[in-house]
Amino acid sequence: MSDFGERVLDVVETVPRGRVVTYGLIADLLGEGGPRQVGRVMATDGPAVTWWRVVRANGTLPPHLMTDAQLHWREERTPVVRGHVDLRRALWNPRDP
DNA sequence: CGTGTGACTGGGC
DNA sequence: GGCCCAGCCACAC
Repeated sequence: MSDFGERVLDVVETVPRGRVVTYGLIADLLGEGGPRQVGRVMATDGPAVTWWRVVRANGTLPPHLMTDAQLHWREERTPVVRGHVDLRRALWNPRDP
């Protein structure tokens, strides 16, 4: 696993229950790579972490993940509107807390 | 070394 | 909301 990959997973681990971050936000926070590199990390190592707390800029995930993700979102009381995460309420900025 | 690909994004219509 | 497109960059052929 690359150092970049470990830093991505570290950020994911800091996201609280019921909140989410976007691919682009993680890339900005790390100041390296980009959304696609973050996506590549999630594709290979996502299953090892709370992957459903990382979503696209519009609150969705690729189709094959939506079903499982929605179960987790419901269990965590993550703000969801019409099947996708309501980013205006659920987005968590790691710099804020 | 060129090309295609993908858990992406922002802009334009 | 949708579709298209350029930009993105590591990786596999």
